Order: sequence, then structure tokens, then C-alpha cells
Amino acid sequence: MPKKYWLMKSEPTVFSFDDLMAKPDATDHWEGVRNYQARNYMKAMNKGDLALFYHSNCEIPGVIGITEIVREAYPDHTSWDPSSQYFDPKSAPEKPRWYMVDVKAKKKLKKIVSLNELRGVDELRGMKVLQKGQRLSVMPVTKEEFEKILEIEKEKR
DNA sequence: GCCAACGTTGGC
DNA sequence: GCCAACGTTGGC
Repeated sequence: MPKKYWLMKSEPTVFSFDDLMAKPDATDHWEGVRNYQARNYMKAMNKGDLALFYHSNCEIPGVIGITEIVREAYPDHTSWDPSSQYFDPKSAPEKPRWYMVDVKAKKKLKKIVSLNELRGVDELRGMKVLQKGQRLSVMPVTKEEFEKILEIEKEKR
């Protein structure tokens, strides 16, 4: 199974990359996705896939770290927890509607690779996250895009 | 099935 | 805080 690459968004005031690193084994479940397309992308993830951790809705939006998928999609239990902000009355343990994966923080970038910088790179012009109107919190990226972003980070120092 | 109203996302 | 671009909901 060839490794796949993804981008996952989170608002740093809700759950930042540092929050993930602070978890036991730097691992946590990616709860709260309530969009079918994003859910389907998560279902397509395999153990060992890598993801860009993207900070959205903040002062400097951009890629802040790298995570690895360490557990493949399983039902999101917050969807049937009435006390959760992610509660969905149409989901139930015997009929789960929403799923999550477990991700592990692999590496924090020395400096954020900002949305603004991404926009300036020719090779990244096709990136989904740069397309107007796209709001998915989980989306695929190509191997080339993934590696280009690591290159950009390396050149920063 | 259509579509208006409403809610959400997320850059700015 | 504004607002464009979506996605969802629900009346019909």
C-alpha cells in the first residue's frame, strides 16, 4: 500500500499542534469532523500515511507540523454524546455516522509555512487548500506537494 | 426534487 | 467583524 498524504486543519485556539504534542505518546483522536467528504477522506487513510497539520482561522494560517496516521477510521464516539459540542442526534453507536482517526505528532516545523507563502510557490498552485471556496477540514495532498513544503521549511532556518 | 433560508468556515 | 462560498435543512 503506497503511502498517502493529507492535510488536516485545526483552529489553534481549539486544538493546536502543541496540544497534540502534549498528549501521551503525542497521539490523539481526530474528533469532530462533521462533513461527509472530509469523513470519506479519513476513511481512505491508512496507517502510516502522513499529514500536514494546518492551523486555520488564526493570525498566521499555515502548515505547522507533520503527523502520522496511527489508527485507521473508527466511529467518532463524540457524535452520540449529548454533552459533546460535536453531538449529532442522527448518529448512534449501533449506526455511527461519523468517524475519526488517530494521529501522532511526528515533527513540528521550525517556522510555520504560511498560507501566504504557499500561494507564492508555483509547484503548489494546484493544492486544494489554496483553491477558492474550499472549506474541507481534511483533504488529500500529493507526495510532491508534501515534499515541496518540507523543502520550503528546510530552506528557512 | 427544488430551492430559500440558515448555519458554518475561514481568510482578511 | 465582515462576508464569500459552501453545506444542510425543511417546506412545498
